[in-house]
Amino acid sequence: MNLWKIAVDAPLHQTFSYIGPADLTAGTSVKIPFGKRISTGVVMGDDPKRDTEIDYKSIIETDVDRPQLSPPLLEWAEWMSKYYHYPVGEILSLFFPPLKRKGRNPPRDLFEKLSQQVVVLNSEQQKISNAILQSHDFSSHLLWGVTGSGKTEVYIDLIRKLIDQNKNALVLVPEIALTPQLVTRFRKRLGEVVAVLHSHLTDRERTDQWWSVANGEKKVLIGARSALFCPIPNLGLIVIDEEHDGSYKQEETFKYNARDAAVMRAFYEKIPIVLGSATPSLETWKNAEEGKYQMHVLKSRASDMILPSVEIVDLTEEKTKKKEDASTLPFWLSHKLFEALEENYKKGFQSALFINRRGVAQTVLCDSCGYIYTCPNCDISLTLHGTSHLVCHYCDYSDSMSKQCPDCREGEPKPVGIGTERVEDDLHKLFPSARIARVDRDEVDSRESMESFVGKMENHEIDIVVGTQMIAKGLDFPKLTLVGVVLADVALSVPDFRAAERAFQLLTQVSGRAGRHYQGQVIIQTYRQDHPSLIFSQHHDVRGFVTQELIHRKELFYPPYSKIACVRFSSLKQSSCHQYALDISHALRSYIDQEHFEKSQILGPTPAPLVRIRNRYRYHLLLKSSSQFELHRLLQLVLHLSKKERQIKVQIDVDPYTLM
DNA sequence: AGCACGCCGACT
DNA sequence: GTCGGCGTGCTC
Repeated sequence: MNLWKIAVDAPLHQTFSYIGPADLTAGTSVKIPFGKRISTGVVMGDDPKRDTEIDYKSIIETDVDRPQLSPPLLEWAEWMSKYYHYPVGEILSLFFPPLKRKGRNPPRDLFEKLSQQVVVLNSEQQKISNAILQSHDFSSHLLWGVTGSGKTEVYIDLIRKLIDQNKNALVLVPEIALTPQLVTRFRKRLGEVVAVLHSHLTDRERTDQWWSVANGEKKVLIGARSALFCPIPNLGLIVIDEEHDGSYKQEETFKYNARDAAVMRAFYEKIPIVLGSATPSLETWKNAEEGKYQMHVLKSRASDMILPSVEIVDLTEEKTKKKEDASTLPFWLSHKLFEALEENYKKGFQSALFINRRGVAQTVLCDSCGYIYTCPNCDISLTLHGTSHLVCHYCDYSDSMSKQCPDCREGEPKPVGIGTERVEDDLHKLFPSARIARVDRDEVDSRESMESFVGKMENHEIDIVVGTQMIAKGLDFPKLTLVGVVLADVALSVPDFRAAERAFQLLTQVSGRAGRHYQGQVIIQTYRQDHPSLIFSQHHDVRGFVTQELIHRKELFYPPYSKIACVRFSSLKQSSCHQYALDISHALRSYIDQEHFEKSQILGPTPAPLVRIRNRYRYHLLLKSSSQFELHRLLQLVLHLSKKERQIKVQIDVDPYTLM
């Protein structure tokens, strides 16, 4: 009998040791008595030192419903636990399906049979595919290619070669991109070896899909971020499509970034990983520049692709024009966009209007010159609180709004607020006979309603669609020839250091939507027609944007030039929450002094942009550091100090994607 | 997280 | 008199 370290499925930052048979191995799941109940856990290894104080209990049995985890997966889980400061037992529980293994009847296939298709790669694609499979060890690759350049063809070619070597592959895509169309495309090319995991499956379906991969029956797993935890035997390749996408970051409970965690999984599994994007994230770009990732560029588009024309409409100018001709158009609609909509509708084509109205935070914008109040310390826009109080959500700098614009001294600063519903209503009045659809979280909540929308678009039962980012992705309809961005300023002015990056990615995605049959047109309305995110996206200039934005980030000591972590406090009582956050910040600051941590800084605490959510008050503390070591020591201290605090919830968010 | 223990308020 | 509120503490 030996003593074994067990990662118990409980939110505890430690392992517990149990007596068990000597022939156990690390990676086996076991049933164990834990307190007054029976829990499951994973054997992490043997425990060489016996503590006489502890009255060890014995392992009950091995859990036959869970397959053995390989050593690389265990090492990876431990890495995630340390890096994200999250209990390893809870992380390991994500590696297994929600239900017990089903009986002997084979899982019902989710798909209909398809005949296989073969596509020949062009030489550029072929070269990249070969280069990626050169190494038989860990290697990471950025596949940078514009829309229509055939990134998916490269993925599929890689996967086929792997299947020939009897290896399996994992493909992660953003949840919203995981459409039946995408899955069909993979299945048409790879056959009946594809399994799928996403959030709209039932527990039964999820368990079936999971097992079909875990037991080697299916060779390719396509999934949203949580599919990353599936223990795939003989894993030979990981693909992260649209690697820049923010939805890879889980914002609840275990706050991991699936893209980053995937790179580490590939590292421990000793396999190649491919990050694909038309607009790579700054983190990935920098890694490629520094040689940590190999960069592969797909330059050529398929020959029948026609790029749309991208026009930027200056709303400041438009406002003057409207006054002069006493226009009756709604305030958010320019002549240019109206005329384009009208013409497109008359010609029998489809149009889409895009409004980025993410978050509730409002920005104050001068109605004459477009001036926006910004924070002098943080270079982000100030957010309106109440009627005239303006606050920076990073450093708590505040200002008050005046009746008169401090810049042009003519206009009046006004809160920006335009939503999809208002636009839809106005469009009904302007085009009474047109068939108008609205696609946003309120209107389209399930996979089925999204599919029904897609169906209606394909059958041309919709003339104009109004939507949020949900429509920015995968709007691939041949008769959709006009895309209008109602107010780009909303995306540009989100009080977040990634606002410019996100806006650029979004606008480039919209502008890069090339048609195959008809010339498309993109019209972007804005008060900030000279904003770099707009100009660079108009010219499809990724390199230009990234280069200047990296300089900016460096100056402000933001990622990828610093490591950041956010400590989030929440409590039912506002004063105690604030006080506790202050106490922790003081403790951290004195620790920094005491240990001579010169590479780290503490910002805040500041009230969260939405201070109260579901009756809980929230405060944030931002940690910035150029040293991974220092940052993690500080986070350990936070965890240690808040260990027995139960009134106030303390959560650590390493590499936060948004600071809201 | 669970699940116990433990000490105070209104009820079969 | 008890049933149950959730504060506090522990889990090899």
